[in-house]
Amino acid sequence: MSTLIEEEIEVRKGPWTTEEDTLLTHYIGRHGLGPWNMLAKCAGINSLINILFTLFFMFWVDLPLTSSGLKRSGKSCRLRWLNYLNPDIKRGNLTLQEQQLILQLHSLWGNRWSKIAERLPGRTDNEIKNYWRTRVQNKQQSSSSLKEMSSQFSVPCQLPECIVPSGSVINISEQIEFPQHETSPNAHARTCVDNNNLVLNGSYNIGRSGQDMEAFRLASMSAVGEGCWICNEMTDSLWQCRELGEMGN
DNA sequence: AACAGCTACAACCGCAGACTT
DNA sequence: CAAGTCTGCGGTTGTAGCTGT
Repeated sequence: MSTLIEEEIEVRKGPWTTEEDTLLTHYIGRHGLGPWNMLAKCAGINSLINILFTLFFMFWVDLPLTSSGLKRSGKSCRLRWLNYLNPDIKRGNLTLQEQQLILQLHSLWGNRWSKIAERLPGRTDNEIKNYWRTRVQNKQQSSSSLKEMSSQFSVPCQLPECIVPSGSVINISEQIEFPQHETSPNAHARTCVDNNNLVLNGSYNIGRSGQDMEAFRLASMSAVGEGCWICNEMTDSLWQCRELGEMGN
C-alpha cells in the first residue's frame, strides 16, 4: 500500500547515491530515528526548511549544489539506514562463530531473520538472509547437503552420531547431555520451536532427507557442556539455559 | 580479451500486524 | 469498532564484481 506521503512526492528507486546517503545520515544524526515516513519527507528537498538546511549542508560539506535532495519512501530510508548506513553495522565477512550461530539459530527458528539478527550484534537480518540463501541454502540443495557443511567446520561433537530412520521421532532429552547448570527441566523442550519440521514438546521430527537431523545436530552442539567445540564465551553469552528457554517464546 | 556463469549483496515488493484516528 | 496509515518482516529480484573457460 502506498502512503499518501509517498504519493505526494516523486519517489526515487534504485541504488542510493552518496548524496542521498549523506542527507539521510546527517538528518538522522541531527534528529534521530523518527517516524520513517516523516523522516523521508523531512529529509527531502520538498521541505522548505530542508531546502535551506540542504543548501547549508551542501555548502558545509562541499557537496555540489546540483544535488537533487532525498526523494525516497520511508520504507526505503529505513532499509537503507538499517542495512547499510547504521554505524553499528559490522563490516566484513561473517566469522566462523557467526556462521555457526546462524546455522544453529536457523535450525531453531527457521527464517526468522530479524530474530536471528538480534543474536548477532552488528549484523542485519538482510545480511543474514543473504548469507543463508547464497551460501547455506545452495549447499543444502546440492547433493552434499548440510552434512558437508558441518564437516567443513571441522568441529568435534560430543553427541553420538544419531542415525535415525527417516520420518521417525526422537526424544531430545535422550540425545543431548545438557550442562549441569541446566535448571529448568523443560528448557530443552522449549528450545525446540515452531518452525515447520522442527521440534515440539521435546520431540524432533526427522525429515525425509535426514538434513533436519544434521541441522539439529549442529544446533545442539553448543548445548553439550565442557569440551564442546564452541568457545566458552559464546556458550556463556548465547546459550545459557535461561536464554535457551527464552528462545522458544 | 571476451564471454558466460556464479556469487554476494543492495534494494524492492507484498503482506501482516500494530497503531492511530 | 472500522478504516486508514505506518512499520517491520520475509521473499524475491537486479546487478556489480569475480572467476573460469
